[in-house]
Amino acid sequence: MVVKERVRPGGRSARIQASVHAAVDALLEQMDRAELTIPVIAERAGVTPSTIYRRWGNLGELLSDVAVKRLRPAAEPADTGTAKSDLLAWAEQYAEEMSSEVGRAMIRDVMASPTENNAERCCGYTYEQLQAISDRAEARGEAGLDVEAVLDLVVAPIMYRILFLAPPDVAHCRALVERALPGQGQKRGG
Amino acid sequence: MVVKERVRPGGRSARIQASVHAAVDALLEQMDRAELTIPVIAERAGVTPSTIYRRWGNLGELLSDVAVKRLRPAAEPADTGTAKSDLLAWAEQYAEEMSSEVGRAMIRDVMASPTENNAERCCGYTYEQLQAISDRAEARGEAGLDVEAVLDLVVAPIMYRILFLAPPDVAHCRALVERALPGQGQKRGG
DNA sequence: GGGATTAATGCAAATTTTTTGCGTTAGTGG
DNA sequence: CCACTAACGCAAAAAATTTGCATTAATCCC
Repeated sequence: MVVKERVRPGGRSARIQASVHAAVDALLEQMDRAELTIPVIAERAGVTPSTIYRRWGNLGELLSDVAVKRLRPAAEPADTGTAKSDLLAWAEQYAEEMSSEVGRAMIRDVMASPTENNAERCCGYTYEQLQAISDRAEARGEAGLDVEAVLDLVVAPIMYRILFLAPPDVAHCRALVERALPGQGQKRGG
Repeated sequence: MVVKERVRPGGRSARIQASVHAAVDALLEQMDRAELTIPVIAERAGVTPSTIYRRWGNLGELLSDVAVKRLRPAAEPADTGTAKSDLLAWAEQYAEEMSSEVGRAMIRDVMASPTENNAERCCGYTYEQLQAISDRAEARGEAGLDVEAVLDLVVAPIMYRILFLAPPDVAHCRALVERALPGQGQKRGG
């Protein structure tokens, strides 16, 4: 079931993995995920179902893999001038992306697999993004971020509310950031 | 798929639902959840598989229902004297229960169903527990809790770390509570 | 490079799960 | 007590999953 660091990751395996992932991506835009099955994916990918069963085990593991791949951030966090405004911009975008139906579905998929550590990888991406904001702040001469604290104070509440309560609005994101970085970098470092 | 508030909730339906739930509870202690299937549950419950398929749709929905039922707190939060120590005791127990393998599995199950709002219900239980601590505090003459703030500052970080990072230890729970209720009710209200 | 080795795939049969049509049972309302 | 109908049981059909074996193609070693 371990897809990464396979024993024989050469050409064919990688090609099939890419083909299957692409098939899932394409099919998720055409049909409801309730009617997405492994035979359907296999046909679209030009692969035998048994190949998918042997490599991923079941649909959940496959969707988990696809989701964690899609959750990887494409770019660095936007540079808005200060650590606080960077964090605010990042948090707002993060909340919006994760609140969407596809976002929630991806989170569910990532967490669905008990064996894989996809959830940890997903959090790792977040950690890297926050670290990037912190590093950039220090390069400017600002104070860096306590990334662990930001996880607790900003990221965790956003995720919790999306999953268990209701998607946080922009005002709430702002309040979370304000609590994490009280009175810091207000328009111009006071 | 809507199990609650059915059109005809009388004797038989309730009996079958209880039987199926009991079967799932019993089987989860005997076998790994990977080998738990609807036909197995049906046989144990003395019911036809098609009945389960028609009422719950699939295994995920059924497990979600069972999990949210098991996640309902059995008792009031312990009364330890002050709101802060109550909250700390509650948070430690919550973290420990949810960190366990069965706890994590239940959370996954609850979140797995896209249609049901089991996750919201689960959070509702937490809200009630926190509200009970708050009410008791006010009855004592203490200040009550800002439950929303506690959700953000204590519950959300615990859940986030369990799901995406690593289970929080007792010290971290204490730090979260300290951040939520700074310098309040320290052994004797200063 | 070239051949031996073997992980990974394709194929098809066997198994298991899921769906579906229809008769029966048992709550529900009059 | 009777009519009505939601929910169930049963069995056949359809679909998905597993599994054994032959084939393909990376990887390793020379």
